[in-house]
Amino acid sequence: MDIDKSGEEINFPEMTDKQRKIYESALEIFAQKGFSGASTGEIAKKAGVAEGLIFKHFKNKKTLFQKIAFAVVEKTLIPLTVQRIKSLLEKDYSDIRIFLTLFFEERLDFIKSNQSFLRIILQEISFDTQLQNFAREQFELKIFPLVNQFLKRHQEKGILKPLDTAVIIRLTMSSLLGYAVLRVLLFPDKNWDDKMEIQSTVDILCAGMAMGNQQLA
Amino acid sequence: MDIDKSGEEINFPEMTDKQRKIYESALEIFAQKGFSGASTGEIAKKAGVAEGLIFKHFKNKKTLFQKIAFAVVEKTLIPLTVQRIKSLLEKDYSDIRIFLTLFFEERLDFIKSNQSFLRIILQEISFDTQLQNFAREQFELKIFPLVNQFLKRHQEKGILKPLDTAVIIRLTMSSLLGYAVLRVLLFPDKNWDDKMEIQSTVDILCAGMAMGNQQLA
Amino acid sequence: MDIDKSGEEINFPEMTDKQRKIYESALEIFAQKGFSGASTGEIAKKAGVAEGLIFKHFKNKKTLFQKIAFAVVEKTLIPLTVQRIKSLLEKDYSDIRIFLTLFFEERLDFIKSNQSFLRIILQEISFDTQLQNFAREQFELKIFPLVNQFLKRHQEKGILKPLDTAVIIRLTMSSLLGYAVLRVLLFPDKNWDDKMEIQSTVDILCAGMAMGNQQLA
Amino acid sequence: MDIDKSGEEINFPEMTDKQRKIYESALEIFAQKGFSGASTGEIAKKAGVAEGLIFKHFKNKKTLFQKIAFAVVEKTLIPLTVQRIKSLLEKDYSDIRIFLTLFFEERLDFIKSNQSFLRIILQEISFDTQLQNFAREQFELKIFPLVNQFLKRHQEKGILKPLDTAVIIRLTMSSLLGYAVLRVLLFPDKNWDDKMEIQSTVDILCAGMAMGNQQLA
DNA sequence: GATGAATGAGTCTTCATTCAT
DNA sequence: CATGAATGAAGACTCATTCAT
Repeated sequence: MDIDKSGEEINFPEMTDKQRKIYESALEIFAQKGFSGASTGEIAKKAGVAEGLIFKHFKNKKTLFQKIAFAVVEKTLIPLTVQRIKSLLEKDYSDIRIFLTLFFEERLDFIKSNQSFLRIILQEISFDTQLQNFAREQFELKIFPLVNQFLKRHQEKGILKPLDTAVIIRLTMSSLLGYAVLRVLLFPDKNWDDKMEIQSTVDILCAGMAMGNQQLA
Repeated sequence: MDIDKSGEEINFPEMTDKQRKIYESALEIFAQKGFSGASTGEIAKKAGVAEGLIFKHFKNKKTLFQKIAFAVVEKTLIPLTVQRIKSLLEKDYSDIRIFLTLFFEERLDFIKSNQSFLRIILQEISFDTQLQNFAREQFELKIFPLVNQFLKRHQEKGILKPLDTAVIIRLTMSSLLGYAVLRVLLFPDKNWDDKMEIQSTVDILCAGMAMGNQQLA
Repeated sequence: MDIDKSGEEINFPEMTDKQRKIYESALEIFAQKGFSGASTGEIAKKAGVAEGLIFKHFKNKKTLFQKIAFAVVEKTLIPLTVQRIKSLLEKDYSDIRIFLTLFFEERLDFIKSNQSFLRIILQEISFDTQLQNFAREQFELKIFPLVNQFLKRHQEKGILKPLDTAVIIRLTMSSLLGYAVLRVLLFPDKNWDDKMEIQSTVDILCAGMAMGNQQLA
Repeated sequence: MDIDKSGEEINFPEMTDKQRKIYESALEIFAQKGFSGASTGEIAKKAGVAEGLIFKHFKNKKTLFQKIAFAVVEKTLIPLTVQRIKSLLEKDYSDIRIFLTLFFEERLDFIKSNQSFLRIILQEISFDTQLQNFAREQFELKIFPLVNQFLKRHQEKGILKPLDTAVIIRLTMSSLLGYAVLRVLLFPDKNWDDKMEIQSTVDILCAGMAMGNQQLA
C-alpha cells in the first residue's frame, strides 16, 4: 500500500461510505492494472459492495476512471504538493543547492509514496485533452505562483541567475521527472543510491542556475 | 503512422508475409490502446488475416505482446539508435554544447518518430523484469561503449570535466527523458518551442559538465 | 426424457429457478453427448438462459459437470435406490429365487428409467478417483447395510448358503450389471426377452447361492 | 501402453507408414479422451505428421474414428480372441470348472491388455447401429461357432447340462463383463483379489450349468 | 504423398451494465 | 440506498478442414 497517510484525510464529504469504498478500491486497482485490465467485478469485490452499486454512483466504468483521475489531481496531488512544499518555499536560502537538494529529496519521496495516484494520471493524461488542460490549470493556479514567487525572491537577492522562471521550473521538473521515471517506474529493482544521484543532478543544475560563488562539491 | 521509415528495412526474414502483417498490426494497436485494450480480433482485422492465425504463430496474446516488446528493443530501437548516433559520435567537438544540442535534437526527433515502439516498451517494462534486464543489457552492450569512448576522448582533450561517465550519461538521458515525456506523452498539444527548450537545457547541463572556457549564451 | 418422475421431487432448495434449469439441461445434454461433446451454449439455450449465467453459478464447465456427477449419486441414485429396494428387503422369502427375480426386474427397470443419470456417472467415474471413492462410500453407507442385514437374516433361516455376503452382493450386482450393459447400453435395439433372460440368470445364481431344496426350473 | 504385443503383428498391408502412424496415434488418443475430447492436431503431432495429412487419408475426424472402431473389431479384437481361446477350446475337460476358471482368467487378462481397443468400442457402439450389427455378425461368425461346438461336445459327454447354448454363453459373458467393468473401468485402483473373485463366480455359475457330480469347493 | 499456412465457425469465459426486489 | 441475478456482446483461444506448394 503506497497511499500517503496524510493524503487520506483529504476526503469527500458528499460521498457515502460505500461510495468512498468504491472510489478507493477502483483507484488502487486501476493503478495496478490499468483501465482495461481492471474489472468492475474486482473493484466491487474489493470494495465489499454489490456489482450493481458501482453503476448507481458512477454511470459507467469510463466515468468512474475519469472522475478518479480528475479528483486525484484536484483533491490529492495538488493539495499534498502544496502542503508539503510550502514550508520549503517559505524559507530563504543563501545557497540554492541546499534548497534544490531538499526539494529533490522531498519530491522523490512524494513520488514513491504516491505511485498509485501518479500511475492513474500517467495512464490517462496522454489520451485525454481535458485532463491535460485541467492538470495544467491546477498547476498554474496553485503551484506555479508559490514557486514563482520563491524564485523571484531569490533572483532579487542575487542567489539565482535572472533566467526566465518558467524555464527554471521546467528544467528542474524534467530533470526530476526523468530521474523518477527511471528510478520508480522503469528500474525500481536496481540498486539506486538516491543521495548520490540527487547530489550529481543538483550540482549540475546549480552550475547553470546559481550565481557565481556557490561552489560545486 | 509514426513508424520510422528507415526502421522498416530492418526485418524478420524468417516470417511469412501474414505473420509480419500480424506483427505490425499488433505493434500499432498495442501502442495505441495498451495490452488489455487491444483485442486480437481487431489486430487480425487490421492485418487482414483470420483471427485464429494469430495463435498459430504466437501461442497467445501475452506472448505476442512480449515478442514484440523484445524485438522492438533488439531489432528496432537499438539498431536505429546506433545507426543514428554513430556519425554524431565519430566527430570531435571543440565545444561540447554543439554536440549536446545536436544530440538532443536528434534524440527528440527519434522519440517523435518512434512513439509506437516506445509506448510498447514503456507499458511493459515496468512490469516485466526480464525485459528490464534485456533492455539494460542491450544498452550496456551496444550503446554505452560508443558513448563512453566518445566521452573519454573528450575528457582527455580537456573539453569535458573528468566526471564519472556513467553519471554524465544518466544525467543527460534523464534530462532528455524528462523533457520528452512532457513534450511527447503528456502535453503533445501544447505549443512547444523545441529549439529554445533544448537550448536552455543544454546550456545548464554544459555549465555543469564542460570545462571552463565554453561560455553560456 | 428418461428422468424418473419420483426422482424429480428430490430437489435443491438452495437453487434459484434458473440455476435449476441450467442444472437439469446440463444433466440431459451431458448424458446425451458426453462432457466434451456438450457445449455450454447448447446447455444455456435449452435452459432458456443467457450463456454467461452458467458461469455465475458454476465457475466453469468442468465444475458444472462434476457438481452434477456428485449430486446425481448423492441426491438421486442413492435415495431412489433406497426408496425402491426397501420394500423388497423388508419382506421374508421362503424361496430366494422369488426375491432375486423381483430384485433383477426392479433394478433393470430402474436402470432403464435412469439412463441419463447413469451415463453421467459412467463417463466420469473411470477418470475421477474422488467420485469413485464418494460413490463407494455412499454405497457402503446407505445401501450395503440394508442388503447385508437382509442376506444375514435369510442365511440364519437356512434359505441362503453361508457364503460371504460381500461376495454374494458383488456377484449378483455384476451379473445384473453385465446384463444391463448388454441390454441397455450396447444393444438396446435387439429384441430382448427380459423375463426369460432374468429367469435364466436367476436360476443359475440360485443354484450356487440357495440352500438345497429350492429347485431350479 | 496397453497394446497387446501379439496383436501388433496383425497389420494393414494397404497402409503407408504415415497412415499407420496416424491410425495408431488416433486409436490411443481416442481411447484416452473420447471422440470429442481428442483433437486432430494432437493426433497429428503424436503421429509425427502434418495436420493436413490426416484428411488426405481419412476424409474427416468422424470417419477416422469409425474406421478405427470397425477395424478394431475385425482386425484386432476378433482375431486376438480367436487365437487366444482356440487352444482352450480344443481340449476336453472332465470338470467344467477347470475350463471356466481358465477362460475367465484368460479373458480378464485380455481385457486388461486391450483396454484401449475396448474403450474405443464402448464409446461408439451404443450410438452406432451399424457397429452394433457388425460386432454381432463378427461374433456370430467367428467366435460363436467355436464356442458352440465346444459346449455341445461337452453336453454330449454329460459334463454340461443340456441348456440352450446361447443362454450359457450370454450368462457367462455377462458375468465376466460385469466383473470386468467393475474391476477395470470403474474401480481399477481398488485392491482386487482376482483369483478369489473368479473362483467364487465360477463356483456359482458351475452350480447352475454343470452336471451333478462336479462338486463346489 | 506430404506439408503447414490459412481459414472461419465454434468454444468457453469474462465483463460492463441493467433491473426486479 | 443496496443487492445480486441476469443479460448479451465481446473476448481469447481451439479446432476441423482446405489448399497452394
